[in-house]
Amino acid sequence: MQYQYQEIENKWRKYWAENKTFAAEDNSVKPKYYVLDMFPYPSGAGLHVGHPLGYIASDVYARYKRLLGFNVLHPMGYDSFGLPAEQYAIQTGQHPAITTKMNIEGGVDKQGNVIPGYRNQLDKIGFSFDWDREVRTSEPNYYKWTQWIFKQLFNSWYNKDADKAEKIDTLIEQFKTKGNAAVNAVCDDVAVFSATDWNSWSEEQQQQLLLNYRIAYLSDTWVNWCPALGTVLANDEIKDGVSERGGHPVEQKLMRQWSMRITAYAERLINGLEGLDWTDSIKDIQRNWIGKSVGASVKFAVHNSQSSNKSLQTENCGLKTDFIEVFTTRPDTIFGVSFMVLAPEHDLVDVITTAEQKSEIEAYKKAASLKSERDRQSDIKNITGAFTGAYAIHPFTGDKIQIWIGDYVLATYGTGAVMAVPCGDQRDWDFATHFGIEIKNIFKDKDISEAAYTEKDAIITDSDFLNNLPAKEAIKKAIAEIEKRGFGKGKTQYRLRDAVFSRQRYWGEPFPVYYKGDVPYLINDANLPVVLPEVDKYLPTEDGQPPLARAKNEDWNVTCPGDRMEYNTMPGWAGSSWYFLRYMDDHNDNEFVAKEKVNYWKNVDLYIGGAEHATGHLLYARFWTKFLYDLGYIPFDEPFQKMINQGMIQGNSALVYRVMLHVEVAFKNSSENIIIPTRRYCFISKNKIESYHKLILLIPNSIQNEIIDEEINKKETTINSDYNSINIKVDNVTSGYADVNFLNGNKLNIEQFKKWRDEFNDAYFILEDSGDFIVDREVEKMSKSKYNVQTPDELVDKYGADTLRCYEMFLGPLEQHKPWDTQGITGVHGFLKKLWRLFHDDNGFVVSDETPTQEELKSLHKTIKKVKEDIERFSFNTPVSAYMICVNELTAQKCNKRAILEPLLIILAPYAPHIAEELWAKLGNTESITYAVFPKYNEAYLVESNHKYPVSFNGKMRFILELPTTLTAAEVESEVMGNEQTIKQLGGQTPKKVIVVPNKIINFVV
RNA sequence: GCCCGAGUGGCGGAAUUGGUAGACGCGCACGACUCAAACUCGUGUUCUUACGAGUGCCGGUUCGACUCCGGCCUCGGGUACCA
Repeated sequence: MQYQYQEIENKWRKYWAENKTFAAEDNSVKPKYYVLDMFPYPSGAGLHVGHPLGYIASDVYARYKRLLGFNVLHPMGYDSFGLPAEQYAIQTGQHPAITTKMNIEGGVDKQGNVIPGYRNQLDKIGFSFDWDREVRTSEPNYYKWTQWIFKQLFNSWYNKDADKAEKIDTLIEQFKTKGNAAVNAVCDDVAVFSATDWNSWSEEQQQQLLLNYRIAYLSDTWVNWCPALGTVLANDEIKDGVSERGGHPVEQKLMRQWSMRITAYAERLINGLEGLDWTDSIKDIQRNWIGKSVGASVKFAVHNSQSSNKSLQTENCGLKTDFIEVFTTRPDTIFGVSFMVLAPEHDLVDVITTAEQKSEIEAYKKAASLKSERDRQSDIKNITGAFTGAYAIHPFTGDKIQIWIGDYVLATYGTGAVMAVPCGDQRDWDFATHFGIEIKNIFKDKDISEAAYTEKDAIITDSDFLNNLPAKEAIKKAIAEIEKRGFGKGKTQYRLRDAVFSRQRYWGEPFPVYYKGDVPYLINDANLPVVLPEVDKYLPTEDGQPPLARAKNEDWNVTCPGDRMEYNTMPGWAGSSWYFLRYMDDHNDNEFVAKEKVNYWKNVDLYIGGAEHATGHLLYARFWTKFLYDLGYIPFDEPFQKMINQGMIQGNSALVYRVMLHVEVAFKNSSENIIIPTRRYCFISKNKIESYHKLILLIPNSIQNEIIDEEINKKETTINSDYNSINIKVDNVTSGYADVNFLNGNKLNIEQFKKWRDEFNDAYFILEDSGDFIVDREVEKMSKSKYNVQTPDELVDKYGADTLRCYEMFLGPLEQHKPWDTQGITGVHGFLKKLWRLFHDDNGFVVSDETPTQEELKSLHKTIKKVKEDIERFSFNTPVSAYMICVNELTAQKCNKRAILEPLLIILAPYAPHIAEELWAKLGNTESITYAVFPKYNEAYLVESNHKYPVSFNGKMRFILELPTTLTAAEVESEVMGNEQTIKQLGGQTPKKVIVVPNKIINFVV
């Protein structure tokens, strides 16, 4: 009886859907387990075999946990706002909601392309998702709550004393009664004001001031503007100076934008990593991205400078003058400071530059401003700068030190100014050397004539009170002294910037915001969601406003209480920063998630997805989680406890070698020669390419004759004349792609290939001696343009979902990148057929109730043990071989006993659920195997009476000696010493030492 | 440059705490079944004629190293004047 996988799989898919087999229980006494896949964006291209890799692994784990008695939450949904749908909408005029829906549910698009639909593709693979909990970020009932969370962020500030976010009301209360002097907040630079000041201000002034404190705030910031996409981009959306999507250039632009004060959470985002079970690599990426530096901020007075600009002046050490504030991680080297460098954009540059240096500085500033961010980065070796003519006063020595500007100092980091210590910093050393500035050496016995000494292990010298201290102690002492004398303090600096939160695009969440003048106000909760209005075009307006500016006030579903609605939309990461919470309670109309549900489900136990979200989604989701925790809405402050990053499945492209033949056949009729030129492709099989490569101009006569015959035959029917001559010119050998779906192994199906393109129709093929056409292979990214895309659908049709699931797992460790190769899939399919045959003979189902043998029990129990241990350490590939070994052994033992096969089905069910359900039912079970009990392995069955000792000489195994496991080390030694193979190996020598590890190994040292 | 990760047969990979390197599968070869092919089943398959050698390279620790330590090479990922 044959294994009819299609029939079986359709049957159980239907059963699971009808019975809601995978519905998670909200009020369960069972322990919970939350398994989540990273939120997919439903693209029109659909799934290729790389996408489900992580889903299969998480599904295996979810099913395994159910067998252990856990109440498992395993949901799926769509991150359905995004650029591709919008770009498509711009091209076709079709509303992105329509195309998005089609991408999920399938259909035929405007151009007549069949869209398979994500959901249909996912369903075919037999995932145990609880589909009743599906969410889509672009649905108003979902983004209502994204808007609600935005409102909480707007209505909050970060209290550094409590080290958490608080409601803005607590801040306003303080302003009203005490002003801001005592407020310790993460905020923009705000001048000190009193309660009287505050109370005297207008509503508008108060609102503008509060924006400096809000966690979601509006400000004029330098943003990454991408003209091609018509929107700003966050730092994590830019790779190598161009946009991650599309690779368009990005420029800096000052714009009024929404931002998120994620910097308030910098320290907690670093510290929180420690408790997470993530790879070190992702943790490192996040740590580096946040970029914590510990040091001191120090103020250097500018000599003889009292600018008219009061805001630049500060009072310090009794001096009222202009100060340059710098941040340094090496305050221990302060006596090595021999000059200072400001970024060209620094506010003080114009103030302090002397008349005689003015023109040089102006020229330098201009040159620097013309350089793009990218040029500045790529031009590192070229040292540039200019002297301002001004001097700073060294706070300890009182020495006058030159103030320079240079574009190696970044305006956006720290204070935009550095104290230059050329002996201890390579860039400062390079700068000083280039411009001939003095280099002081403050390191004992270190040579700095060739380069700076950047290690932190030197002893400090020539540094007054820091002399003879090692760097670490000197840093502490220097900070203490700087603080004591009042010109600076210990400080921690982060590289992380606040995240720009608005996008000038249509297909995203509208902000629940309206404006009165320039002041933003929130739409009431009762009026949420603010629904995305219809617009005539998805493009910016003529005067450069975002597409939503095309909607008139009355086009919105809410009445605008002010002058206008917000025209920006939220970025892609808004909806994905909290979606894991919504799955717990996706139908709730009153709350984003009910307290009792989030208290039960808590955070995600296992999160599987790509590593490419390290600095985006994974950082933002952690930020929002911490924020919601601070406000008491959720009981945990990390969203994803354990994460596995699956590797990319690469395509295995098929390359065909080809030359173009220019064939000119001349025909002669009574009066003239008619030359019919044609072009024909000649494809050359892989192993023939070497011989033809050299003979490029000498296509063998036999082939020429064949072509001539073919051409004559063709032409004779159309031209009434005689063949005269033929001339064939041959181009160089090139390679092109063949669609991998035309292959059987590496053999090309020539008929399919010929039909693929009209111009291949009359192509000539040079075959292997065997008569096959063999393609060359190349591993590269899986993509449509390389014709190496393999969809799961085709494989499910050909081998079944169980085979695909097992095979994707069998390919190798989940985390590793690996090329896709369908050749191996037959082996896995064969294994399932073999399993089927354990239960069936030619006449049908045959399972016996006989008592199993020791050998059969051993095969089963070692498999139970291995599978359990492997799944628990997330080694998803190795259980598949364990199943294969078990089935191979049981086949050899001709075992068809229920007592063995029934538990085997349970442990196999996470990987091959359809066949497991079918055989489980055939054994007489009436309930789904999903909630069966994972069998316990019994150590007793695994005990051996004999051990096969490998006998090694100097660590090299030479023969195997089987001895009872009960022997002591001494008994083993005497046994092995008397063995004739030992005597032969020793050849008369006396071993120096014999090592016996009972039931492991024997090793002779000779 | 700096920070991570990885290098094992023709290929994907296995070896969980240092203890038989190459499990399992593919591919390949041979054989059986068949008029034949496909399917299926069986046998073999790291290299070497052998002695032996062998987990990127060099060295170390150990009775014993794919596994631990030091130095290097190659590939992949991150980051890039971050003071």
